[in-house]
Amino acid sequence: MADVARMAGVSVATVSRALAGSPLVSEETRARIEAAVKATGYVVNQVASGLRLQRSRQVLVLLPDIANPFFGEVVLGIEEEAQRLGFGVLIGNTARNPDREAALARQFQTGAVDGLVLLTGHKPPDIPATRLVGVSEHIADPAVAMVSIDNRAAAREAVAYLLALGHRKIAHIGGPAGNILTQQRYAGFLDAMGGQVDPARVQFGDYSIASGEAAMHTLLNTTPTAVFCSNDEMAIGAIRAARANRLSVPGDLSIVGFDDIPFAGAYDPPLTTIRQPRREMGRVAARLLLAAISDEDLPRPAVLPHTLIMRASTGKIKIS
Amino acid sequence: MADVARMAGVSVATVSRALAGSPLVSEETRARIEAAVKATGYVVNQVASGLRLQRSRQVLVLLPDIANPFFGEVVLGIEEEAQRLGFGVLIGNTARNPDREAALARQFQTGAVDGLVLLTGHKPPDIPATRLVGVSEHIADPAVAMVSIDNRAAAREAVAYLLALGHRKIAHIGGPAGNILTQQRYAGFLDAMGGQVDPARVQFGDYSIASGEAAMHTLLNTTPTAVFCSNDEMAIGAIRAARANRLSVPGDLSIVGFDDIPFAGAYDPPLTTIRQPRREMGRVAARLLLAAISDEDLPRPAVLPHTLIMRASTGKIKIS
DNA sequence: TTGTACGCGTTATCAT
DNA sequence: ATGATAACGCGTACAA
Repeated sequence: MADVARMAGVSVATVSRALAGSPLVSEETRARIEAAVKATGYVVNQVASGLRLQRSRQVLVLLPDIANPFFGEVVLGIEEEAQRLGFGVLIGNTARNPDREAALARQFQTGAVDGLVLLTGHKPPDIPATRLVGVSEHIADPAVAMVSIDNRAAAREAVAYLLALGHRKIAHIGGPAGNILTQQRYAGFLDAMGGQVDPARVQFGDYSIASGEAAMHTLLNTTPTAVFCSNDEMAIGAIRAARANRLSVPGDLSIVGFDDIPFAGAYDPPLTTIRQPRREMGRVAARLLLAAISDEDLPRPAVLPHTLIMRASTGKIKIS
Repeated sequence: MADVARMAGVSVATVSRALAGSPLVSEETRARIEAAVKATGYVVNQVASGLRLQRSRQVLVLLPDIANPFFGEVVLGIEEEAQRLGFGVLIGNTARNPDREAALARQFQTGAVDGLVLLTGHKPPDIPATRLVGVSEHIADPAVAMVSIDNRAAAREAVAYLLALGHRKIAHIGGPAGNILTQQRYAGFLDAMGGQVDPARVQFGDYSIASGEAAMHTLLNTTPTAVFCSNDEMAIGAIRAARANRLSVPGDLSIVGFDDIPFAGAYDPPLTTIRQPRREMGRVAARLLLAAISDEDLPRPAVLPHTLIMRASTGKIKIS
């Protein structure tokens, strides 16, 4: 900046003002400064600026698993809205590793970013809740603003659809037992079934294809005619297991997933599933967080609408 | 830091030294300082430290599309190695948008990160090549270190496999025409075919499932018995198009993909494809970049081995 | 409208 | 072994 100031024949203070768009700079001076900036290829040092201003105009999105196709669209929504409001978006992958989570949280504590979007379902310790917003998976601390769908109602709706198709022997594959999403979706399943569930018809996986496959192999002993899965990957695993046992989907077995990940519609058969408005969830999260960073108080319309997407992995029960 | 110094009864200089692990601090003083750190919950401000040291011990990974399942494992490899060497990893999604790319590149120019890993195939302007490493898709500037497989040889191998299965009417679905990966894989296809290719048997998509589907619908007019696709998504699209035309895969048509993304093995039929050693590519890239940042000169073992994964989307040609 | 000078939180140099 | 202080690059209060 000193170079630019020298070249334009002004002080660094004036350069700083010109670059910040202050009205306190004459048009002529501004033009000279801009020419000097172009000539030197100077760009403002955000680190120094951040140190001085105590804010970076950056937000950090914490992902538990960057390979999970659910998150991509959410991040796009966050970026859309952040860019509109003049903020940059960085992404950090915690890989569910506490050390990495701590290292990324430090980016906040240290002023490198102004706020955190949590897609991890987990609040890093020692961070003020006012600079946080959680998306999709609820954060234990109720002070953290949340953006999500009503997972319980969505699960209820998915299972009600299976009931409407005539299914009664409906099984469930949930995620890891401690997981809050697992609990909410399982609760919705129980709601729809009116509590009439054979415990043997409920299995829990870890949201992976392989775990869905394993769970389905076990469930097959209970001869279900339909299965509600807590995500699309496990639904795909369930279909693979059914096929391996010479059952056709949806002929012999109907399968419902959850999330409507990009591959859900392209699978064979295309998956019936619950769609979350992922992009909009990202947008709302960004709006909430940036408002909080600017110390505005905003209403919190945290619950967004889901949609049941009826595709070809479900069908009416066979008359037997 | 001033608080800690006061509480420990020392100067900030000593606190800084103690926290940096300098041997110039007595055990007793160090203990007092550590107690004060714990009591105050103090954490070092990386922004200020970065400003002073002119380095941040962070690298930034630039992704063209965060939703692309290819990148997840590469990022994990980068993180593994970076963490081992005491560096943090941030991720930026350019969404192929020049503005976003520029905003993220500024993170480098401004000292917020010490180096960039490019998965975009594109070098942001005004960045010294010595702090860059490209992965997978070649960067036009030859000064940028690269980590990739031999795409041409891999394509040649995939098509040779189809030839070995007896196929002769082999079509190709490539990516966007300008794309370097597209060109390399197409060249490998031509190599294997000995230049004997009906131009009507070559179509180009945009690496999406939908574009693969559209390309396949066109190719069907040329009655191919096998198709080599430039990525797995387009291969899945090709299978969908074949199915829509009552062709069985691999019965009537063999399909080969490229990349071995996580869903390739779970699709029905499981995809024959070329596997890139994605995690290892990430590790090597991190090693290269961090060596360059530390001004070490390292050999550049840029070309990593690929593997042809033979699954069920390919079969011997039917005797007709 | 512009310049001077201080402070943001560190770390390194120099002195003790 | 420790302390005082300058400097990293910027933004702003205050003076001019």
